Amino acid sequence: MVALTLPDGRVRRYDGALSGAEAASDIGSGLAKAALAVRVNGDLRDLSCELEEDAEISVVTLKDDDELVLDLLRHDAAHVLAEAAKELYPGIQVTIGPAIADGFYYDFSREEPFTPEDLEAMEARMHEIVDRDEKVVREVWERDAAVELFKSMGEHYKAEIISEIPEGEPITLYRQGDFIDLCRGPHLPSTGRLGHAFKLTKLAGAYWRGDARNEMLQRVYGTAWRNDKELRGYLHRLEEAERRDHRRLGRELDLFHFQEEAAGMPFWHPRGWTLYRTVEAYMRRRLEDAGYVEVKTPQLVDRALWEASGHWEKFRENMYTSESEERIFALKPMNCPCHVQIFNQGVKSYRELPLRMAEFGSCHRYEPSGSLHGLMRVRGFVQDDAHIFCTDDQINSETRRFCDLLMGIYRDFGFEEVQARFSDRPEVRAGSDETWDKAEGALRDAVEEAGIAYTLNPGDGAFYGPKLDFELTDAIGRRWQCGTLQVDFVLPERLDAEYVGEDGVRYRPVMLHRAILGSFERFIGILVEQYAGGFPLWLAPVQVAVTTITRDGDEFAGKVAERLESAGLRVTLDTSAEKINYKVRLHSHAKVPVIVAVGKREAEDGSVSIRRLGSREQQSLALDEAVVRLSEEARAPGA
RNA sequence: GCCGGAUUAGCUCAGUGGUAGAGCAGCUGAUUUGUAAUCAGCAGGCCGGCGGUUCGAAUCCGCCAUCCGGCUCCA
Repeated sequence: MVALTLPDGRVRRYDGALSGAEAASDIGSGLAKAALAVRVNGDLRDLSCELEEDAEISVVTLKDDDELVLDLLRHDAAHVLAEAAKELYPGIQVTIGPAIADGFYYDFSREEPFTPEDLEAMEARMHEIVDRDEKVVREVWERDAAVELFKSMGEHYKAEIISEIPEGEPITLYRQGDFIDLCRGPHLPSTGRLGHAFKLTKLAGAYWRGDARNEMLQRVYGTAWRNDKELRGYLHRLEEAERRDHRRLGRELDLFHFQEEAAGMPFWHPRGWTLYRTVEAYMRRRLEDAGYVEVKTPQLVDRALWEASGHWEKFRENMYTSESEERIFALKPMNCPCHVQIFNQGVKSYRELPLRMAEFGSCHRYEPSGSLHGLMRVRGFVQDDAHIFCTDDQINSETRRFCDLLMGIYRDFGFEEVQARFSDRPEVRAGSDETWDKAEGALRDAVEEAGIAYTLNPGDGAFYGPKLDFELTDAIGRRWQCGTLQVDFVLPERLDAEYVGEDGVRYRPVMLHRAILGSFERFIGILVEQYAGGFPLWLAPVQVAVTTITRDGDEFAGKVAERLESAGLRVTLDTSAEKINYKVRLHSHAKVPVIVAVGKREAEDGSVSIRRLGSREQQSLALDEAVVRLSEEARAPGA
């Protein structure tokens, strides 16, 4: 007797074992047709699996609004891709091909590189394989036989994978048509069930097992969905991301550029620099309000300090150096050692702690050429850096204050969703377990008190202390790690920082390294993408475009612009001989948030016509009123 | 750094061995216009750099640089 409990609670009883497919068709013929797999006591299994014992089952169909269904489809898509590649390219070796976010990939080993034409050919062959509707059959093999099979096919990577499957686990192979692959499963019952809502998207190199010392394999990426509508939706999201790309908008909005003489270092144009300075002024205000003191330290520092701090040993290959007067200097990659130098001037008292020392620190790091990416990954950047010198007992309250400050700042920039990652002690570390216990407890309590959701990253802390990383979610759901707070027990020791305690004895302070934006460059890149270039008024490089409709408005328009400027607004005046339609279009493309139009009517009664970016509405206001309203609206948060 | 692709006017892109093109932007002139493109004319290029093949190279080959997509890295 086998009793199967369905999701609605009904129980169906059978005389003996039956397959998932049989169970589905017993429930209903429609369901049998739609069935892709079964869930048995929560585990996803093939339709062909034998149900021998009582279980809770549910039949999985495309209707299940569940990531697992997508994973199933994508995993099958990867297999179909591998089958297509094997058919098209004799001698090719298949390695691994998992489902990933939004799609799948498969890594191949082959002498000759794939071309974009190969991509098309493989995709076309995949559609054929789906149309062939090959049955997908699960087989359990004996280990040695499986290794022999793959070796005989020249599939050495597969043989290697099998030899690493732990003893006792079954070796399962899936066969579809002439293609057989090692796979844990589960899979769809036949290739036809995959449908045609998939697309191969890109080619890339990828190291075997992600290790740069291994062979570079050829990775083919694809995307797969339940139906065409979902596929189109995904492709649309890609276009949306492309539309927001800060590199493209940076050029179109004349914010910055890069050129090969200074790879990885932005040239900020007037508009981009205005945006930068607006962000900087805002941050400076928030830090002042939060009790920080601001400092500025040298760019070029003798290697002796980097040796003392440990950077010369650990970070050397990322540092730019320069030589003069027979001494070697390094462009600072971080600000911390310099901040300790300021701390070390004079004798510090416990009364001065916590000392929050901030710097908009200009840093340079050599980054491999292949990892540069617009403003997101650069070689020269400015951190919104600060170091909090404090006692062990102050770690919790300082972390709590930091979390509040960070949340407030993200909110002001339009980011509501924030997640933290808490990384605790790694295997190799400095400091006693007691110290770590205390610091980890202080961080965890603080982030919880601040009401920030967090995940645990066990063992991922730095050797010098535990840390919190903060990720924000942007307007199209992407996550960016920006903020960080790292406890450091080591650097104060190395650089001999100390303070005099209440009892007159000298103690080591703890240092908290912390940043909120991360780097101005990267954060501004994220802001550009967040707003797709259409910034809120307080951030917009040009806030108001004053445009004339006819020459009758020229004089008054000049006065309007002047009034707005003296009220602190960033204004551009356009008295060109174009039609108002053209001017509206021009300034709309430049994403100026407010367009003020002035014609004969306005000049006569001292009013302005206001149009907001993205709206067709017009609002007529007296000039005085407009100046008051716009300057109020343009005020930066906290100003 | 590694794999693949790309690099032609300010921008977007045509141009596969025989005198470098278009649209937009720019400039000049005309037009004075009521909320997303007025018309005409002009100008604009070491076809990323260096070497090679060829009578002849934007075009074919090699090296380099940069950019793009990944991988690796990001204490």
